[in-house]
Amino acid sequence: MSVNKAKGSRERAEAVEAFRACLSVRGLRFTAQRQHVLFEALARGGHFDAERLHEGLRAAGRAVSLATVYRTLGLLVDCGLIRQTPRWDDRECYETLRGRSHHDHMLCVECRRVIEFCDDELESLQARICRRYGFEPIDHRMGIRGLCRACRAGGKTKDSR
Amino acid sequence: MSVNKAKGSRERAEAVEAFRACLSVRGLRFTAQRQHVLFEALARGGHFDAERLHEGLRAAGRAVSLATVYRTLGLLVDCGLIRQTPRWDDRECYETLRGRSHHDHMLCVECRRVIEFCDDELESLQARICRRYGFEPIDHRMGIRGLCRACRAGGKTKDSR
DNA sequence: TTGCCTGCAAACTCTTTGCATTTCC
DNA sequence: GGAAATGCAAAGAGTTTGCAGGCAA
Repeated sequence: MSVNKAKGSRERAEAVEAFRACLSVRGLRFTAQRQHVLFEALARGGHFDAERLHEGLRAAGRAVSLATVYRTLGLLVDCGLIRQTPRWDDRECYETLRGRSHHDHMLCVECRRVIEFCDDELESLQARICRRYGFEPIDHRMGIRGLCRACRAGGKTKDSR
Repeated sequence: MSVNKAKGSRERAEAVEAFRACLSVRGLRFTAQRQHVLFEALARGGHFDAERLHEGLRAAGRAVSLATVYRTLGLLVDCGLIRQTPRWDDRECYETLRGRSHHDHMLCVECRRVIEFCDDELESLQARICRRYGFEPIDHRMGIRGLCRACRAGGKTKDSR
């Protein structure tokens, strides 16, 4: 736990630095609220949406208004610290990047869990497909919906939803 | 034009048949409004959203309320006549299927045009990735954002948005 | 002090729903 | 005749925005 904490601290420090730099270039300020949103996003690490992050902040006693959460998420995306993930549902979802390489997602329709995966072949295949169409890729999103291992084992005869 | 029209007629007839059958199995009715929505969806062929389809119907003098459009789109998805495409923006998008095999999308961030592509390697790669994770795929969505050939040629020094 | 930031609430967009009425079988 | 479908309008979700006051630089 203390090791993770130490690791988290360094990560946070780096993220703060990047965020602060990105903001300052634009003449924007690094405020307490923006830091709270950043930290909460990092703490979640994986995937989250605005509402969930907002609740997390509130629970941690670092309440930030929902409006500011939205505004800050936009800034974090612009600064490349988080990115939007594919939308399966009706809300915008985000994930932290913190230096992780590109990856894609599998969504279990049963337990709603998101499994991340990374595949080099997929990356090179994308490049090949784009070349074929004269298309210059900026980014891509691959999302696979289905049943995860646990849910397949748990509910064999499942056909609901 | 007359050839396309004839071809369109047969396609429509088949789609009507499929829709009618699917509805009847559920004890639902094939109404004029539902037919209008179906035809308008087929006429658009490619990608559309509820609002656009609604406008098209209105322009064609076959006005159907937006609520009914939404309700009918749900039915068409259930019946497998259309499907949702990846959401890049903030609204649900659909496309007709009419027997076309699975395919994926490239979205030009400049002209907002959608290019469809189909790649067998991608399909088999998905299967392989899923097997690796014990994941049972239902469907997938691959979306590539970038610049299409035309926009690359048109605005070489483009860096906006 | 200056002007960016925040919180609040209201506005906005897209989608769904309740209800009275109409339509189909 | 009775269930199902429609249109309307209102409600809902998620997200954005205007504004008055607050706060960092």
